[in-house]
Amino acid sequence: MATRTDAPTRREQILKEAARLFAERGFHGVGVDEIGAAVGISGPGLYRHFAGKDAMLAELLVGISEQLLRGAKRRLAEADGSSGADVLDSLIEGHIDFALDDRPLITLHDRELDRLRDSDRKLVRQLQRQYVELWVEVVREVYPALAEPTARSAVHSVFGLLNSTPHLGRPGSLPGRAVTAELLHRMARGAFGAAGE
Amino acid sequence: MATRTDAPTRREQILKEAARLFAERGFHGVGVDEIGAAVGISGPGLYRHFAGKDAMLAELLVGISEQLLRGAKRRLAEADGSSGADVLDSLIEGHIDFALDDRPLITLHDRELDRLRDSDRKLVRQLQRQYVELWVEVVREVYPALAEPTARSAVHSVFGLLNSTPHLGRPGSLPGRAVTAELLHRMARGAFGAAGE
DNA sequence: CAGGGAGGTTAGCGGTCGTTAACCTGAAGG
DNA sequence: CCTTCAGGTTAACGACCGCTAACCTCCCTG
Repeated sequence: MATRTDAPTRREQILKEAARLFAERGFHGVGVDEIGAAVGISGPGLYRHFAGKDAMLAELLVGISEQLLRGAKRRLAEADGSSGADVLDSLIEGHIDFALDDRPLITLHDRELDRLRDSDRKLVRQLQRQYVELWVEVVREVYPALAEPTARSAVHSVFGLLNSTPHLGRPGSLPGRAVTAELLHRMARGAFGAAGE
Repeated sequence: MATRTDAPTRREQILKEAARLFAERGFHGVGVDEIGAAVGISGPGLYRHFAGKDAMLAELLVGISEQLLRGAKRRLAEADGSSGADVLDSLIEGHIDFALDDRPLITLHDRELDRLRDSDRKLVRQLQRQYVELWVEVVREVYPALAEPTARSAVHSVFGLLNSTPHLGRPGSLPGRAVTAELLHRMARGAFGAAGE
């Protein structure tokens, strides 16, 4: 898969702006006219690209969940043979990249899940669960003392830590992306270590 | 201040149910009729107790912020003379109690702030900021190597970790409140330690 | 150069929601 | 016993919102 160099399609523009607006004001707090205005067209014009407002949210949430899971699986495959600790580091790094680069999506991911149609919600939940279980396995390999429910709680808590990036102030006020990423990484490792000792 | 033993007032019932519903489906996703139904009256009946739907959210968010800050100040005063590490432990313990006992409020706290009137939002932001700064001071006392912006980021991240309780499954599926509290506490300390080393 | 589809537009419908108005009722107090 | 008032009720209004209908306008293509 080649790196994208083409201009973003209209669909992609819409999804990006919708994600930003949903994250800022909540799904029900944003009107289709606003989403349209954000990409320079009017509300009903969106229906040339999406079946409805719900469909935009569904595509966003399914997309995030798939992307996270795919990335984690890839890292797991690439790091095959490495130590468990290295694999865990790789997972943490991937999640941090996502949290820092797609902050609106991180916000949506755990906030608007209940606004989905039943089938979509089930799909997203399943993808999320797979992602969590993948982490749980790696964590338990590194910290064998952890029982499975404890490991799962620890994983959810570290997600909470890593997903705190939207609260760290506007992107400009951060001490620099690399520094922030490194801080989050150290803290995540420290949290797991304290859980598993 | 005596411990409450009286039955909850109607106002308190309403606030509690509104908090639960807002946390479940978002402020815009809940109608006044639903809130009324949750306490056994009909929608417009709520207006005998609150000026409007906004007023309920405002009272909830201001109340949480005040409660958090008041509790932290009390713990700081009570632990005067103790080591910094003990004070930090006390702060962590207080936040965990809140996160475990008032999960809907934790959810609202960082999710629906933007739905407030300007003046209310400023008030809540100010209270939140005071709470954070109080933590930052204690954290920097325990970990002097931490620069202030780094310490603030670390505090926000630990809040993310502690506030992950709503994602840990329904109250019944947790490994037990005390066990969960202890796990969260250890992880928070571990995260701060890793940030400040 | 016809024509057809992609991608817009505005007008408007139907439903929902917050809020108000008008009315009712039961219990407390003089 | 009459009044008052807290705390309800139902009806209805006005605004908003998601979505559809109907129409327009390029641009590509045979």
